Amino acid sequence: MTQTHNQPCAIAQALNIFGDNWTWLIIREAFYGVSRFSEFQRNIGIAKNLLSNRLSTLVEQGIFEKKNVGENGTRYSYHLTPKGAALRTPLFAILLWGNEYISGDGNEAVLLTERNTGRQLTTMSLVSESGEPIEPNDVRAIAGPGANQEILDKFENARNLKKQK
Amino acid sequence: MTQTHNQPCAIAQALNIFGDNWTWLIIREAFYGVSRFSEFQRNIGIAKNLLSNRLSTLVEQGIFEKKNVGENGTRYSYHLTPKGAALRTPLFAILLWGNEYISGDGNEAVLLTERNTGRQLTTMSLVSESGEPIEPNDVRAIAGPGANQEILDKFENARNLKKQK
DNA sequence: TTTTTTTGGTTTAATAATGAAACCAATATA
DNA sequence: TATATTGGTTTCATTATTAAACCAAAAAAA
Repeated sequence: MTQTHNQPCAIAQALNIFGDNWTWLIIREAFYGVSRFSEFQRNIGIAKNLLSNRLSTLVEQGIFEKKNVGENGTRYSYHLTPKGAALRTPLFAILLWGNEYISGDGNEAVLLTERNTGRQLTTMSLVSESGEPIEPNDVRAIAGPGANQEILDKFENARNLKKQK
Repeated sequence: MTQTHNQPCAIAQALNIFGDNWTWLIIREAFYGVSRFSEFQRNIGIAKNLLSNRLSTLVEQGIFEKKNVGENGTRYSYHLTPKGAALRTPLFAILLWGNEYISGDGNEAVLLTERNTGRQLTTMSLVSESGEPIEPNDVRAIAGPGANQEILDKFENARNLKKQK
């Protein structure tokens, strides 16, 4: 990666990990059950040195766990940690968006379904503590405890803009 | 972008648009109400030539709409289209993941809250047609109508692996 | 047991992308 | 009328990516 973001915003931080052309595909393959270097490489067509780099940083970041398999040799497996498995949500969100706005209805390469009923799942939503879906319009982003001055200003500013309207 | 993915999977397709260090930050700023070139540039610290490139492709992709503002001059605004606004879901999913696994509880720079109650929102979920949240374990990815042989094989293979267990 | 193949990389060299700075024309603002 | 701002483009040095060659250890095949 060519420049690292040092904003405290979690999006910027996440981009330091995922802000490239390959990492999400590696994660995707992991969800499909891929765990070996050569399998990742074949399935996504990434150059070996890049895959090597990416996997190292993903291991560093605690997203993959690297294990020795096969006695005490040079064979390894890469598995998602809980932190990595939690990427299921953003990954699915991207998939659903792409299905709707890029592939289009009837052209989706991969669908999400409910296991029991087999029904297709097409929407994702924030849910309240009591388990109710929240409409996008009912969601507000606010500065959190880790905000810096820039973020505080930004939300202050956003509030003022709304007031004026 | 250095290589475009030509897999039919929506994740790969989406990476052709978002698979870089900056694009999600541009989208983020748009959600915060930013619409002008110079504002994007200041807020995220991106080089002007890169911002120019990125905005062009986002306009091409139908994610931003570019409008003339200020009589008939060289002043423009960039606003999210419905396709762009729908990126709210993946963006929030990434934010929540980052808040939980990078920032950590009590260090979040930006929080999502329910507008009426002010309560913090920390989880996102697939919802069924009837509006009920679906547990991750109850979700299954399957090949869709737009799948190619590679994807068909992959899911066939995943099914066989499960059978063996 | 020997040979061949697979695995999981590293190294190298060419090409492409990025980043920072300089530049610029049209328009707003003072 | 003079100055500043906007929304870029151009240039050039630095960094990242790609493809290919190479390699040692281990596994599989002969």
